[in-house]
Amino acid sequence: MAPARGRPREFDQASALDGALRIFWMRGLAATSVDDLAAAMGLSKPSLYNAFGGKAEVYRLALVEFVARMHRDVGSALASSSELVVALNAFFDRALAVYFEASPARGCFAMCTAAGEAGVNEEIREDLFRVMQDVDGMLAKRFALAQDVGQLPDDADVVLLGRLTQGLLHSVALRARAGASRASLQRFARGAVRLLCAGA
Amino acid sequence: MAPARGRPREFDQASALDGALRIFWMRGLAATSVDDLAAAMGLSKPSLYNAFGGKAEVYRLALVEFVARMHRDVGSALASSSELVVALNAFFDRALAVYFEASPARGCFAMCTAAGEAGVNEEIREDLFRVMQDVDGMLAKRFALAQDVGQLPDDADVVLLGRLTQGLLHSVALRARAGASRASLQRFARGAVRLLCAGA
DNA sequence: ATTATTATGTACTAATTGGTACATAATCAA
DNA sequence: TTGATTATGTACCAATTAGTACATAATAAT
Repeated sequence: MAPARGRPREFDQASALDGALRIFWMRGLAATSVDDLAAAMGLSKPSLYNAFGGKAEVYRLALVEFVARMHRDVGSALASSSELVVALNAFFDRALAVYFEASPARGCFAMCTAAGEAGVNEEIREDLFRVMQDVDGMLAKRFALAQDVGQLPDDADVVLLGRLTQGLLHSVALRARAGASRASLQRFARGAVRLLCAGA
Repeated sequence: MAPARGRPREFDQASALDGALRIFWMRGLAATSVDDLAAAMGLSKPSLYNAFGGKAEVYRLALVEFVARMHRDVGSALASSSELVVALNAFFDRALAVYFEASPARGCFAMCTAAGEAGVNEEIREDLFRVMQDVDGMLAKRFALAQDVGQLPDDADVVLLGRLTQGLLHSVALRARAGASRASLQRFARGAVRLLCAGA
């Protein structure tokens, strides 16, 4: 590692980012002041600027953190069963658990807060685009695997199925933040997964 | 009508709301200052407060305006053909035209900006929820119509199909704002519609 | 020990923010 | 004409905002 020159940092990077994620997830980037952000991260404003550069930079790091966490969680759910339907149901169960972690439900951090910022912040727009590509790829791979094992017709369009599945995830994320009940969204996901796995 | 007491308003309500919608669509509620909003609406700040109450109230009115406009547009697209596939394709074509109206593409005003605000503004959250219910209903009705005409199996779940179709719309809206190309989203929609109309 | 380097805390600033007081203007009702 | 009512524009305010200067503290290298 780096030998750590100068005075060492007194705050914990991980928990600071976690605090940033928490406040940004609720309020979004624009509605969060630097003062509130620093407080939520447990550090002073000068430390924030020194260590991260500014509010927008912290936001993007929080997004990276969220995506990494999500990728780990739902990725392992996708691999939790060789049966496509079971794996997809686990995938959505895991996502729902995250979306309903707090009250009121916050939905998906990326889709519900970054989409708004994407209107004025090009970097966040590109971040968001890459996240979607990543998820599309992950899901297409899972569908391709199912196809290899004969759980899907050979002429099924696994890329399209992947995109549609992420579409379902987008919808669940938005509906959760809009106040839909967790039960109704689980039913929605279950029904949709059934259709996706049946449809060629 | 009301006989119009007192000094008449000098601004046009419709064009003022249109200006508000334009700036909110790009920047969202939190990132738009009252000064910028008033300028975009073509009226002074005191007039804004007098006529509308405040920034959040204007935002909610802009949302109502957007939804009404959208409902008219995509609603007529849904009724444009007795053939389900054709009607749904027209539905998404119309939505895409709106999402890509400006550059960079703004996606759906409701989904891309109101979802973020829904984290802190309960009224907007409820507005958003009602919008989704409305669209779910509109689409379920269209699927039920197709079912009546024998274009869908009798045991097809038209409510689920409606929700899934709105889910597809959510995804297209978010992806447009994230920078996906219009062509790729049209292909996505076409492929998904094909699956939706085939799947029982 | 001294120095270079990096982090922290206090305290500040200049700019922007949301919101309003007040004088004035334009209409309707009498 | 007079008065009630509603809209407008100027100008302002108090509070919040983003961002930083500066003194100090804690480490590593010398």
